[in-house]
Amino acid sequence: MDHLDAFLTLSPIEKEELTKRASLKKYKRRQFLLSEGEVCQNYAFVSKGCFKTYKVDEAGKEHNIMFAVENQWAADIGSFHSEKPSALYIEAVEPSEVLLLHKKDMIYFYTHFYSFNRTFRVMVEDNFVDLQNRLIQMISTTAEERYFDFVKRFPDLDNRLSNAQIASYIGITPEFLSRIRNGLANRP
Amino acid sequence: MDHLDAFLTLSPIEKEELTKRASLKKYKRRQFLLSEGEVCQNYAFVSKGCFKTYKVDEAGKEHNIMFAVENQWAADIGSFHSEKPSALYIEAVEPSEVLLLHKKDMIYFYTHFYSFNRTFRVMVEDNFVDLQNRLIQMISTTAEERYFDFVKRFPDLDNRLSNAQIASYIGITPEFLSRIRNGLANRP
DNA sequence: CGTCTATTTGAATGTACTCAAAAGCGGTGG
DNA sequence: CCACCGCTTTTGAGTACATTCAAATAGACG
Repeated sequence: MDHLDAFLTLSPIEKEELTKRASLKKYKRRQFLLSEGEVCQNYAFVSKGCFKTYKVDEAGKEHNIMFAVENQWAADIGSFHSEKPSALYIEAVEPSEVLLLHKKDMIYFYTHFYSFNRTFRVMVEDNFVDLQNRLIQMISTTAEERYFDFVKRFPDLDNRLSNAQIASYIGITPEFLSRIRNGLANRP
Repeated sequence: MDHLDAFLTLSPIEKEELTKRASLKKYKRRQFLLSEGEVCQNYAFVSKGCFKTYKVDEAGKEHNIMFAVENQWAADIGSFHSEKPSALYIEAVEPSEVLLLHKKDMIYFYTHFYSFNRTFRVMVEDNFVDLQNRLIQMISTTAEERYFDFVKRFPDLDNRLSNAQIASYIGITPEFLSRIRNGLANRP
């Protein structure tokens, strides 16, 4: 439970409550935390490993929307709050461990602890701003700029993820990412 | 104040309170509701006209993030909640009228009316989901698909906005939008 | 009617994609 | 220990989608 400290500042009582209610779960590589069509029932706090959230388009291609590593949250916020089926998949990229906070427990915490309320509201807002920036970046920059920005923002992920995962996140093909990495020297 | 009914379901008492606190303001075409660097202090409910929210990139180009017409809200949600300077502009595209709800009044309503709380939380979440879908669309579809989707989703806006505004929203040049509109027949 | 802005069209160019094949790399089993 | 399998990355050639810049045309408004 120590990992949560990195994210939430909790009193001993709050922490005890949280420990009682959250459930630890392990995921193998490729295992799903959420599949398209399901309603997202949990916020998952990643204590070990890495998850990717992605959408599969009509052509069957995967598009990574975000990654969640240690001390970050994974959830389909839209589906969670609206209680409508998700259009997204959340899948373990590595063997991982998460703390699952079920909706009913979230409501419990929301109503009992002000700090909890605020923490999660801020998280949604931050996510919102990130998304907005990413959209603008997608519109206004080249693949190369996006990749260099990715490396700058997530140096750890650059080593940790495959070419294909990163390419999907920045919206290009793995082949083209390979060329970018090799200095675009060998451009066709 | 009648316009608000379209969006919020309010009791007579709530409506009265809202009327007392919200301030009506008119904007000329090209006038700014918010400029880059300012902290967003208001949620603006558009009762007449249309606003565009956009970001100016390093190259000086404008990128429309969203439009807000009658019965919709305009605000930089990120800046409003974080109280940090905005990176966005919100500008009247037409002569417009809005109801301004200042942050302090929002807090008043949040604490006094449950429905208000919920309404705005849902709005942020809906905005979030829309953004997510737009990002995916931007990555996975062609300019032509995006334009046709835009027309389908906002048939009114297609007539109401200039080529350049729509092009900026779907992330292409006005010239290319013109070609799309004319059936791509006269492709270079 | 003239001026200003928005739209259309053309030609050349750039960015990124597709498809295909070759090379690299990590693990597993003989 | 190395040979082979499966997967990822690299490289090449051809192509598609969209851009830039420039010029021509069309609309809107005083």
